[in-house]
Amino acid sequence: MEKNDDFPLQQFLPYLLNQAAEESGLEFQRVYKNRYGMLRTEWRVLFHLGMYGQMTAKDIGQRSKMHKTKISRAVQRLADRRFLTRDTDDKDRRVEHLALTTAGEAAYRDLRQVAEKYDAKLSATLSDEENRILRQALWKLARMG
Amino acid sequence: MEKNDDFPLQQFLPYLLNQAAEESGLEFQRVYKNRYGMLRTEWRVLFHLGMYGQMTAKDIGQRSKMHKTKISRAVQRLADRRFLTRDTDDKDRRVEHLALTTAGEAAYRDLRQVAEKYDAKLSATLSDEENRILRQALWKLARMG
DNA sequence: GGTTAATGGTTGTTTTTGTAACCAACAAGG
DNA sequence: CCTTGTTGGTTACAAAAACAACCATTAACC
Repeated sequence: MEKNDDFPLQQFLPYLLNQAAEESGLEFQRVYKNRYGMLRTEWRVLFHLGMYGQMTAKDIGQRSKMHKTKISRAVQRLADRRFLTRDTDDKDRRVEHLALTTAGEAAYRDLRQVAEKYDAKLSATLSDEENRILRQALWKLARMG
Repeated sequence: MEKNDDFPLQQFLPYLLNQAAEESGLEFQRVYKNRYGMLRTEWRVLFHLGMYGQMTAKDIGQRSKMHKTKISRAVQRLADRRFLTRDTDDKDRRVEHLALTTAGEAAYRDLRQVAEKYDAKLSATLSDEENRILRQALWKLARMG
């Protein structure tokens, strides 16, 4: 531990982003995990359905950019625990319409509230300018692909 | 897909951060994976040793906040492929001093260069202000724990 | 010195993820 | 209709991460 020929790993965006994402995700994770036994993919699916109402797995995929296998498995687990129902489309029997159950709605409202509070808490550690620019920059990076 | 009672998932920081991190990590990942068969944990260890010279696994853990089992396994794999050497401390035989081999140094320099270029590329999609504020805000978030 | 605790690191086992192959339903063209 | 190609979604298997228990060594304290 001596040389440090000064590559700023701390400034390398993918690294920094990962650290920030990991750190900032932890507290929220504890909630959806401990309170509902959910995985990251699962709260995301839950939120999509909670926000947009009935959707198909494909719709969720397009909005979230999650891979379809992740969605498939998240949907399965959520259905097993009765957080959502799957309803085969009449015209196209490949398609399933997903919708939250009452329990699913309740979990969504609860977690959404937690998310809002938590987001506010994170935002509070930053200035208004930082908040604005940060989100804007992240948004650009997120859809850089 | 109808209601959208307006929770801004797209603005929820942990979500946004994850998407940006995932997206921005992909291209660099392809390089260290295809070129050296490395995992995320492995390039990180490699970079720490490349930047700071000889370190112990514990040192790396403190700097990177990676869990010790991840480091242990990354070190093993890097040692297997002769990217680093492990040298037991004389005074405390629990401790191992890790250092890059010539091949490790070469891989480090190569990947570091890729990282720099890639970072520049990412930065180029953002304004100066965005770059500055983004990194500053991420840094704050990363060490919020 | 001997016992107990702490430390640096490793290993085993279980969860999650990634990748690709797969299936059933539908669509298009002849 | 029949063949070929797509599409929505699932499954099987390999790769990776998480968690906890574990070893060996050193430190602390009586």
